Amino acid sequence: MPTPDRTSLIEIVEAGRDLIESGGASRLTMQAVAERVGVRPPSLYKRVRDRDELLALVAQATVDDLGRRLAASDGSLAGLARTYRSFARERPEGFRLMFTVEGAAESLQQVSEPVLLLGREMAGEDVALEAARLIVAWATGFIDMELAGSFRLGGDVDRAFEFGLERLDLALRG
Amino acid sequence: MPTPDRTSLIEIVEAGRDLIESGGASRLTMQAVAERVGVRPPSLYKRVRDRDELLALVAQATVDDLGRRLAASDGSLAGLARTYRSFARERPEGFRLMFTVEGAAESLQQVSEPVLLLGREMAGEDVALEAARLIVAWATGFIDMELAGSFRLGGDVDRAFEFGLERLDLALRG
DNA sequence: ACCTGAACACCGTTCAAGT
DNA sequence: ACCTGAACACCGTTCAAGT
Repeated sequence: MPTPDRTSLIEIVEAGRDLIESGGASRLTMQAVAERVGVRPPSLYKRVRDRDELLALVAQATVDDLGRRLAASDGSLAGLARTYRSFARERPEGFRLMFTVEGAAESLQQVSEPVLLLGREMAGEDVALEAARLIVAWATGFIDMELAGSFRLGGDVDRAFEFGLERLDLALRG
Repeated sequence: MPTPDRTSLIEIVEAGRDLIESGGASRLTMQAVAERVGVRPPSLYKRVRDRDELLALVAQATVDDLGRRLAASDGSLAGLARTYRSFARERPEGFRLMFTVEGAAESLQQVSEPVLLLGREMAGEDVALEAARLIVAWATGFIDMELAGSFRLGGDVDRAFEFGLERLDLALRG
């Protein structure tokens, strides 16, 4: 005698995404997720193996979102970097999770294509990959530090971002 | 009737540092720390307010270590960056904690001085801060991604690091 | 086939009682 | 003044029993 489904994997992942943005990954408890989707905690284990897998799914969904955004940008250095930064500001906790969760690294690959294209265009075939890594490392580090509140010496953080864009443009076309 | 101290804050923080390196911050439980220092969990609360404070102290100790290392380097772009990277490889979990833990951001300030000096030397007074932020953002992002296993497109990661150093040198002296 | 209550192990934290 | 056992709240997870 089957029971009608009272929730779905999509709904569970969406609840997880909301929860982490409300105060970090520690807010994502199986109990809180269950309550949000209207089910008891044990029922979640019909859809996800455990909490770690749910965190990975949340990270994956965030990567997918980011990939769509980047693909829709104009593909320029400034365009990609600003898109990346504004995405991180929208979902700061999701952004962090992408680099934290075990197993999210693979899926980040799908995001790297537009940056790799840009690296080739700017610095040439030979060092396309190295150029892409310079760009991504800078942008990721900048945003991570910005979100963590690590820029403490005053100054204009937006100006520092634009400065980075200008100089990287110089450095890669050199 | 006083009881002789059976542990100390220093010993507790050191135990915490060991524990996180053995498998991430989740390994740092009050029970595991207590066991390591030879005391029962409730006793820890005589020295630290709660687990979060202990995590902050562990991050702080890591920042102090890093500050000493950077101060002992030659102060060049390559010297600072390589010191930073090798420190992160020695204590990957401590490195991550520096940017994760609430309240570790303030203490990172003490580390920024040598980079700020370098930024001024390379790019001039006017943009010293912006230059320092470009350097730190790149190095931090690169190392973070390296530790997280985010470089998945093959290629030589060491080569990408050296490429970044060369091009940043170009970009900042430009 | 999904859902639930009950149960278990584990963790952070408090507190009264010991020395 | 520090230490402890006992206790509580909370969490992840399992499982037998329900529909």
